[in-house]
Amino acid sequence: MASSDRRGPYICGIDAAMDVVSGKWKSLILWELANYGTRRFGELKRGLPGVSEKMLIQHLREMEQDGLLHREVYREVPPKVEYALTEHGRSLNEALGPLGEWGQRRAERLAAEGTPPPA
Amino acid sequence: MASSDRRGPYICGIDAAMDVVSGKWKSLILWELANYGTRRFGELKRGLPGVSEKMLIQHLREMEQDGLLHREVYREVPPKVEYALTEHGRSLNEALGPLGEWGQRRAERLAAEGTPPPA
DNA sequence: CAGAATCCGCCAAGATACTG
DNA sequence: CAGTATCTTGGCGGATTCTG
Repeated sequence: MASSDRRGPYICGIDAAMDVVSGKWKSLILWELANYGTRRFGELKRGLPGVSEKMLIQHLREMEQDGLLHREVYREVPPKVEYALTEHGRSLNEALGPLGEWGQRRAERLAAEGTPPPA
Repeated sequence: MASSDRRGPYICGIDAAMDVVSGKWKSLILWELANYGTRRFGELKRGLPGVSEKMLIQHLREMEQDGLLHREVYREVPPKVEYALTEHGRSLNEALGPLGEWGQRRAERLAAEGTPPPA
């Protein structure tokens, strides 16, 4: 278990939701699955440049336990596992929509105001 | 500087926003200021049970730098500082609305399904 | 291909004490 | 009252190696 052992008493709805999306790659996983519908482990890894296999599987497991995504295992010779959002995952992604737009505007604002990424 | 030195290249809008709200108490500070309009340091501290002064001031400073809130200092005999959301802060709070509702439903669901907070 | 297991660095966050 | 300064630590996340 990593950060998933909170499920604590929540002050308000926000941190109940944050408890589920906090984690460096979770929102990106959500975004990836929402766009592509279904993705394999390797596809996700390639789609998230810089993620380690450990963090990817860890986040995937936590999100599965949280009922956000479904994990389908195909018992074939080359192992194959597919991940897809559940209804809960899709609803979370929709709830994240306005926040994404806000962040988008913010990013554009930062770029315009002369705070370009140093590298 | 703590977590504020990212402002990196963002993959999508979500993590641009997450970069600003991530931090154990930020969403709660936002919620507190949105509800009360204006709050003093001590009021915020009392409103956020368990927060340390260090983390509170640290988060407040970062949110101020991010243009989310305004800090008004009154040079009086007992020092007095008031915090209030800026237009950006309010818009962020609005963008957080749907996520808050989602988390609210999730919390109710958890409570109903028999995952009551242990403590 | 899709993980599991292990070791480790680093930084967010906690605790404590001091100050204008 | 509203911070600041310093020390410490828990655990998130990275890198590497091994397996079904």
